[in-house]
Amino acid sequence: MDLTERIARRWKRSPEAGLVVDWAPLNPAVHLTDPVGRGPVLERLLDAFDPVFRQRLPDDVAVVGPKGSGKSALVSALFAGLNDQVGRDRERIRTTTRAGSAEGAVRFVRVDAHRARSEFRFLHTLLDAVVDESVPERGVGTDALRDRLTDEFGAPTRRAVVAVDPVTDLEDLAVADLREWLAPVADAVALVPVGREAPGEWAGETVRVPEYSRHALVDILTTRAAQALESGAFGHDQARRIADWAGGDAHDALAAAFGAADAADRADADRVRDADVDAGIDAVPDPCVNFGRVLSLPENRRRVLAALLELDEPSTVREAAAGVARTSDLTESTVERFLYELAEEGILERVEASTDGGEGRTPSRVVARFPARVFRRLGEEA
DNA sequence: GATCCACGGGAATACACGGATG
DNA sequence: CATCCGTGTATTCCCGTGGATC
Repeated sequence: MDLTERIARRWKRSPEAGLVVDWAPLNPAVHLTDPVGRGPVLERLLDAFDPVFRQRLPDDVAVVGPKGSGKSALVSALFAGLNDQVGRDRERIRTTTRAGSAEGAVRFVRVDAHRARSEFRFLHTLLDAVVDESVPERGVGTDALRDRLTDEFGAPTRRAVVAVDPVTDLEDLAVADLREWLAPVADAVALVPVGREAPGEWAGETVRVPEYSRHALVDILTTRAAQALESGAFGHDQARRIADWAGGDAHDALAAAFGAADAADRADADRVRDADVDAGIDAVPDPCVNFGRVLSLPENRRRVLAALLELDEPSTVREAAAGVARTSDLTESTVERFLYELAEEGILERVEASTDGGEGRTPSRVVARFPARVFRRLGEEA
């Protein structure tokens, strides 16, 4: 957010607009363009990517760090910045050479692994990021995409650094798959897997992103809260309280702060009170899945989750499915399957339902493993 | 006509429990 | 007593169909 925007925002704000000016800065899935206090790691990454500044492709490098340490934020910001610089460079070349080819320029692409689980999807996102024209989503086979990709990275020296975020060993999207998918263009692409730990047999370099210090976390919270809320609405003590609770996890801390603001706003308070902080913290499950993962779910799954949150404590999966199906155009059996799938992905968790002596296998019920207040509020705002 | 994918249905498998069996 | 079996559910897995797009 630049200065003009900030001023405009204040200017058009009505006197009784309420506590919250803009939810986005407190959204744990939103990354600021300029990460706070990450100088050393950024330098390490820039070192790794250094060949780019000499028109060469860097080596593969894994970016690893604990949950909520800002890996994604870092990579997003860095890639945006690099593309900006290198892109400007490319423009300059384009205008000075008649051919107008992107000779030598290296592109930085970040692929959201959640949205790119199949080879087709992966190649599609990659291609889409690299070429100007739109890439067909249907009616064209994976083979065709592969050929197209090979062409793009063929004759002229087009090259790219591709970050895939997140890559976990446990996930079905393994580095082996990525390598296979990238095989046709292996010479023109550097792979940057982002995850908690380096992939199984990772031979390349690894850059570790350390957990945020308590101090840094307080900084982040106050900075973001200042952008999101009326001035003075969020106290320093409250930021400290949330930071202590979150233990270095920026994602969970922001989710809690968001929840606190939500609670205060719903109560028509003119500032966040301690009770709101409690409510905010309470609404973040432990463990809590990355909110970005929830956002990147297909629309219909998100609708199911939204409907699920509105239900009154359904005591079994089946009951929950029935309840959701009533407010949806999906069949009960489909909803039920979705619920199981979401539980399998860790977005919901199945817990044993109270056994009331029924026959057969004992049922389970599902509980949210994502920050419900954030999800609900953003659903309302949308 | 070809392609990818979401739906939806349903088959296959896993599990819990009580009762029968060796 | 340990094991197996039958029954009723829960859960997982698979695949045909059809929509949307090229």
